[in-house]
Amino acid sequence: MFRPLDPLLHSELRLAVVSLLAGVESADFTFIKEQTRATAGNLSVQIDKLAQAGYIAVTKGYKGKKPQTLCRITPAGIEAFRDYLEALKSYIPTSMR
Amino acid sequence: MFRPLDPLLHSELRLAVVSLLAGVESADFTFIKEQTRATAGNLSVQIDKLAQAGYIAVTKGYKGKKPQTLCRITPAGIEAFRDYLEALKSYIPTSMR
DNA sequence: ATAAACTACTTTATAAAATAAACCAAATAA
DNA sequence: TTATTTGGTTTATTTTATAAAGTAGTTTAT
Repeated sequence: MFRPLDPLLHSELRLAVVSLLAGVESADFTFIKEQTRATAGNLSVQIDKLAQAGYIAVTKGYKGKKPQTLCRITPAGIEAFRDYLEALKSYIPTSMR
Repeated sequence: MFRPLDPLLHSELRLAVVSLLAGVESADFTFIKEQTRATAGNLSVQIDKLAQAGYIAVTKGYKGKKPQTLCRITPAGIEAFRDYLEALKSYIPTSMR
C-alpha cells in the first residue's frame, strides 16, 4: 500500500537541494542557499548528509579568492530521487492525482 | 521556487494516515495500524497530533465490548492535504513529472 | 594601516520530532 | 484462575532539524 520513503530525501531542505541539483549540472553553496532560502548552518549540515550518503558530490575550491563549495548530484542521487518520487505516488490518492 | 511543506503532513506516518482517510468515510485505529504497518505507540501519537491540528476527528466508542477509536478526515484536513500535494509539486522537476 | 563589516562557510548547542519500549485495563482463551 | 490477546496510552530514547555562535579570510572605508 504505502511505500517507504527514503528518510534522507524526506526532509524539506534535502529534498529541495536534490530537486534543484537534479535540474542543473552543478550549483554552489550560495546559490543553493538563495534558492532554498535556508540558513547557512542548516544547509551545511544537510549538504553533508547528502554527501555522506553519496547522493551528491561536493567540491571545495575557490572562486577568485573566496572559497566556493560546488555541489552536483551523483547517479546514485538521481536514482534515489526517482525512487523517492515513485514511492511518493503511493501517498497520493488517484482521485487527487 | 520551492513551496513550504506543512510540517504536520510532511511525516511519513501522518501522511499515510491522512492519505488513507482521504479515501474512506472513516477508519478505526486497528485498520489504520494494519494499512500503515505502524506500531500502536507511534500511531497513537501521530493520530493525536493530527487531531490536535483539526485535520482529523477522533471518536472513541465501543465495537461490542472492545474499545474502538474511529478516525475521519475533516474539511480542514482535506484542504491541508490538497495544499500539501500542491506544494509538493514544486519539488518535482518538470522533466521528472 | 587598521578597524569594521561582509562572505562563505563549519561547529556546537538546543528544540522538536519520530520511534520504541514499557505500561495498563478489559476481554477472551486455556 | 491465570495466561494471553486486544486496543490502546504514556513515557523514554534516539534521531532530526534548526538556530546560535564561531572561524577564516576578504573587501571597504577611514
